[in-house]
Amino acid sequence: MADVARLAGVSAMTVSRALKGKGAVTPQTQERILRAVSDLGYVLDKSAGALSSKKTGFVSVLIPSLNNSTFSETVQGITEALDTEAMQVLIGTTGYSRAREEAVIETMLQRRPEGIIVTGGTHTPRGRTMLEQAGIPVIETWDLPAAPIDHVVGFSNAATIEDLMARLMFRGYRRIAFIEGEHGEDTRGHDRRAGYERAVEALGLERACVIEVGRPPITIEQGGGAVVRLMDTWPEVEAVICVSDLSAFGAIMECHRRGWAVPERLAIAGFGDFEIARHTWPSITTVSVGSRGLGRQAGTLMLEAVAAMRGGTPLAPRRINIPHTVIERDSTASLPRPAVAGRVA
Amino acid sequence: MADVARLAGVSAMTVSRALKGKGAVTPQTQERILRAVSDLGYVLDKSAGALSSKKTGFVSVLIPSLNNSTFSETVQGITEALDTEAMQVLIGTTGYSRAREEAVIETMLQRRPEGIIVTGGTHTPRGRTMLEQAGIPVIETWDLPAAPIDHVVGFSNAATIEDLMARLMFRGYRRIAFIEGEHGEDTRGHDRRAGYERAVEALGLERACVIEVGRPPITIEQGGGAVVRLMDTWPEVEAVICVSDLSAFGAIMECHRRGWAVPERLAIAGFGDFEIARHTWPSITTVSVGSRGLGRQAGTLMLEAVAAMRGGTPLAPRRINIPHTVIERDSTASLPRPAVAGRVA
DNA sequence: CTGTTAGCGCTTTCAC
DNA sequence: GTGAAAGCGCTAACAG
Repeated sequence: MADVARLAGVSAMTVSRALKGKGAVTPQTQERILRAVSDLGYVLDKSAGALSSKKTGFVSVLIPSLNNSTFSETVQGITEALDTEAMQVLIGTTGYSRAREEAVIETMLQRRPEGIIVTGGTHTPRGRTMLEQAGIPVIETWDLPAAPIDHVVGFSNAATIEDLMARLMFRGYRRIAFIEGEHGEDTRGHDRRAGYERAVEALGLERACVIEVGRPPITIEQGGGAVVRLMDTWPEVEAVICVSDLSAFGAIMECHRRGWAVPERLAIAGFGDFEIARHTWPSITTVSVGSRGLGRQAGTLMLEAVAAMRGGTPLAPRRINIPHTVIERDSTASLPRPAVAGRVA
Repeated sequence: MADVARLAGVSAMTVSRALKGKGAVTPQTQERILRAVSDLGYVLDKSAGALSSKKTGFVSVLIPSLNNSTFSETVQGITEALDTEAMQVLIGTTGYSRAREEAVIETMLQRRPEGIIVTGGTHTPRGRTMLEQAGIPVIETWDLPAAPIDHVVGFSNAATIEDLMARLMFRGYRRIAFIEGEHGEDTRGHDRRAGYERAVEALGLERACVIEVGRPPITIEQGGGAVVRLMDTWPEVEAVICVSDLSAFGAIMECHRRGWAVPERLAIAGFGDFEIARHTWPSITTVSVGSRGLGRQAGTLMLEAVAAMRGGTPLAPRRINIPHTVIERDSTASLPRPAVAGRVA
């Protein structure tokens, strides 16, 4: 920067001001400086600037995985919101593991983000402490924790499945199963299952039929395997809810392969409203939480919180409840059919 | 850090050394310092460290989009490789636009990454210049540019489609179409089309039938729409290659909906070997470039290049050609069938 | 509108 | 093994 200043015949400070835009510099000086910059191929060092101004200009976002279109849609929503203020997003992935999350939180904090957005409301004690003491706005998403760290932009995973169950009942299904992953680490999956079990009870259904596959993320393939096990174990089942659209998709493809008509022989629903769900044949009934919009809201809130923080007054904790929508599609259509007993092959 | 030093009764320098591990400090001192650190809830500021050591400890990765499982797999591969040296990855998305790419390159460079990995080998002139003059290792991936900036870890998009065409011919298909996006900005899509056209000529096929949909990224839905247009325009077509597995998937689902048997009425192939391709019914023939492995190789190379750079000697430009594999699945199975003319509905 | 001075939090370098 | 001094590249704060 000193070089640029020399070439333009001004002080470094003026160069700094010119580069920030804001028009705090004479147009001619500005122009002279910009020419010097491009002649020298100079690129501003923002991290040095951050050190002195204490504004790093970025926010960290922690998600379980990149290979899951819902989370990347949330990230995209966040990015869209933050782009408007030239705030950058630093993505970290936790692989659905709380321990990994703790490690990633630490690494992130070492780079001094101005805010941090995490997925879910359950963390290791140390992870939670680090977040609390970081002195920056924290947003927990994709969940509605009872005791949030700071802000929340989320929804109740249990409630989404309860509503989905109610719709399935309404469509005439009574024997409804649930396919999920181990829920040691994945609280969101666990909550969905809790919602399922509550619904079974509340709606007076016969019994809860749960097929557990491996550790999250549950793959397409596991969805296919699970549906086979399901039909083996409880052949009388009429419908099944999968923890995510991906596993629902796998289940449907496996049904095609085996000649089990969907939804006639087995109705299948998913979760998340992935792009794929809309286009699969038959199209997949699912629950939408508007991942992208959720991200955008989180991003907007973060912008506000960061601005407040820079102004010296932290924003009071906010709790934004994102509404969910059950999207009924062909995979759970209620069809004219014989009595339940007759349908069991 | 000064606080920690005071509490532990040492100098800041010793704290710095203790925190770096390397055992350059007496075990007792080390322990005292670590306790002070945790008592104070102190978190090291790496960006300050970076300023003074000139090692920022991260690498930028530019990809067209997060919502595309192949690119995120590449990112995952890169991350896996870099994790071994505690190097972080900063992801930037360019939205398949060269202008966006230029902007993202600039923002990234302002944070002083120690290396940068970009997708594709075509950039704006200014973008290219910035990359050349950044003084850090650059890796171009997913392509095999004739005049690379620095290192390359890629493959020929044209060659992949040529090989796929050859396999389709071998399976008995002669009237083969191609579904792609506008290729104003997306050179990789363009190269694949070029490969298609070369193959049409080389294999002595009747004519090139190309359906163009909108701007990349091509969605599942567009794949469905395109296949309908295709059948309208050239009903005699026997097989079609889609620019990506996603559009191939959309095409297949649309065929199911319309009762067009795949592959009997129309064989369909994709590109990229997405997870979905393996599990769709019928499973989708595709070309694999091992996105994850490609990422891992790029990451490993970057590690080497960064180490060389830190050592003062830039690594001589390397060119790694990733082999591709045509994976033949059910969507292009060669089936006993009547003569070509008879198959056209 | 522009310049000067000081210092952000750490690590390099050189002594001890 | 540990410490002191200097400085990384920039911007805040104040002065002019």
